[in-house]
Amino acid sequence: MPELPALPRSELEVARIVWHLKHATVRQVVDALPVDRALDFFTVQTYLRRLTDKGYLIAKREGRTNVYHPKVKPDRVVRQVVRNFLDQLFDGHVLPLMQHLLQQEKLTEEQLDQLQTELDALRNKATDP
Amino acid sequence: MPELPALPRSELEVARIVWHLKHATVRQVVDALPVDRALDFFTVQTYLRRLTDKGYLIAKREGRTNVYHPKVKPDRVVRQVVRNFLDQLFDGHVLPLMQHLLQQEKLTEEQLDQLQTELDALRNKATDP
DNA sequence: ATTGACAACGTTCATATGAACGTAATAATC
DNA sequence: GATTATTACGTTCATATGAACGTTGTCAAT
Repeated sequence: MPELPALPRSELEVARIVWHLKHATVRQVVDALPVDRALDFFTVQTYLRRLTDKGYLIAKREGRTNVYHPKVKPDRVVRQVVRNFLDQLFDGHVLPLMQHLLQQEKLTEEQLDQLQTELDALRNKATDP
Repeated sequence: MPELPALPRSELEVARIVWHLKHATVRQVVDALPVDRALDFFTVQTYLRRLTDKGYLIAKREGRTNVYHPKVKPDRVVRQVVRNFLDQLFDGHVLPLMQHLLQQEKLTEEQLDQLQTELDALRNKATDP
């Protein structure tokens, strides 16, 4: 797994849209941007090109247009970004982040239930393998 | 609460050391850096100055030396950084991040127990106020 | 065949960030 | 008192990033 280059905010933003659409053209990404975050066609084009150069996407030509596809699995990228974040702010320790999230971000009852369910699943898997 | 300026990686790194030491001089920060992450005295000095300019720290002169103190509560900064991160990668949704952490980052039995405890506490608080 | 629209690719440009230096002031040592 | 060490403060400098343009090529409609 060759270390992937850094993925700055704006590029990540665009990459996530491609992931969400499975694959996309420049225009499709532009159209999928939130209204409060309009970006120029050229700008999106630039970010897609950079993502391609960095190895995150591949461009498949269809007629006169490039269609950008994920090259590395989104999940892997997400994992790496989360890892970086953990290192930056919590010395890589997961628990403090979880605790912070539990305390600071107010979860609804349903969300807490949801968490409980997943926690149960994990703990069962841990005790009887 | 006046919006605080962005806090880039390196500055955050230095800020965290100051927080950890409660307050610190340039030299103390330099000495507190991890061995695998040595920074020049001048560099640390620059970051501390920038942090001060941005309003994160205040410099109190003691003799010939500046002692840098936190100006905004670390907790508040952490909260904002986490929020930003959530927005960038999970559209601001906490649950998906929690789920990701549960799945991808392997927690020990003890850590799971710890989480369970805190989750219980929260749910009790939610049901009987 | 000509015109017009859209897109690819290479380029540009300002600001932010990582990293460090030079000089002047101040303190400590000889 | 002269010299050396240490620091603050202003400056610098390269690269990264956010954002966009110009030119050229390609397709589609006249």
